[in-house]
Amino acid sequence: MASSPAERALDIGELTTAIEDFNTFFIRLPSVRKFSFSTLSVLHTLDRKGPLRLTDLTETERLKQPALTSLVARLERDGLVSRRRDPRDGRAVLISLTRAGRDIVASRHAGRTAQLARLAERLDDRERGALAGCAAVLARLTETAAGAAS
Amino acid sequence: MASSPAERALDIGELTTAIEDFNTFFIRLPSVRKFSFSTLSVLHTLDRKGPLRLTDLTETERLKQPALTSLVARLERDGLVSRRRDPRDGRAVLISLTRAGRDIVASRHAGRTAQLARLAERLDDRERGALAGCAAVLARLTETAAGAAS
DNA sequence: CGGATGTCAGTCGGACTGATATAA
DNA sequence: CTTATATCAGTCTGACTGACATCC
Repeated sequence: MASSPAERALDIGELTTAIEDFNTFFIRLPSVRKFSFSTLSVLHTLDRKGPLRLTDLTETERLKQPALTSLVARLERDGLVSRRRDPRDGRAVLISLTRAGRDIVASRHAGRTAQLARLAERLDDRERGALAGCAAVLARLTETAAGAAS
Repeated sequence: MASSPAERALDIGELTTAIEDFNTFFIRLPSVRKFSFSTLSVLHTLDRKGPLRLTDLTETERLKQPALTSLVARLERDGLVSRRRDPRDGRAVLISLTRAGRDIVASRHAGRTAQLARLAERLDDRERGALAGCAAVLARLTETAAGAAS
């Protein structure tokens, strides 16, 4: 059982450090155009969670309503999102990604994937096996976190 | 072989997505004091890589020299870093974390660890085993990335 | 002198607080 | 009327470019 996934004890502090350090290069992909952290985060959120209202974004992003109003206005001006009134609530606005907005998220995803693929080439089979398990368990953690938040 | 770590094929795109989504909650820990992304990144870098010069920081951070001059000045004013001339090079300045600076990094690390520990409680043994393997392999990837950068 | 390191000056985007219009 | 949603107005932090002082 030398390759059992339980061969190492789970040290959460060590895992936290590993992810923190991993993120120092994973996050900082050179953007082709110069988008701010806030901008990219909003685009990512819209890509994953579909059309959202401004108030929905104030919960996931760390920005207040006025900042989102102006950020979304800039994104709309640049053709990355579209806005329409919520048919169910005349006060609210539904914001969605346009094709161009989705392309930016997809392109950054592709960049990260390429970067990871290049790095993964240097791992041995056993390490690649462990990495394959990571995706599923990280997704489970994310799911759990989302459930706990509500 | 149901618990073999190689039971799933390694899908890099899926892994990238998993990490991207995981980071949406992992990164955005509520800061006690309101530190910017740049500030926290500089503190983290100094914590990991010891005393550095401003030019070293321009390579790891995504800021230009003048922005770092003023950021470091603010950090020094707030007692989070200290500056001294490089004895080997009269032009350069060596920046190190103070005790208070290290405490902030440690406290955020502790917060993330607590958050992950709480989430990991809800996993089953098999998932926790996979998670234990993640730390080592992510650390290997980081190491590989650092080597490739030079 | 030429190249590297850091700082100063001036400008500007982008986030905050507080106040306001409109719809539920 | 009160609450929720979004926006407007004004202020201020913090990053950029360009110029500059200092040391190798």
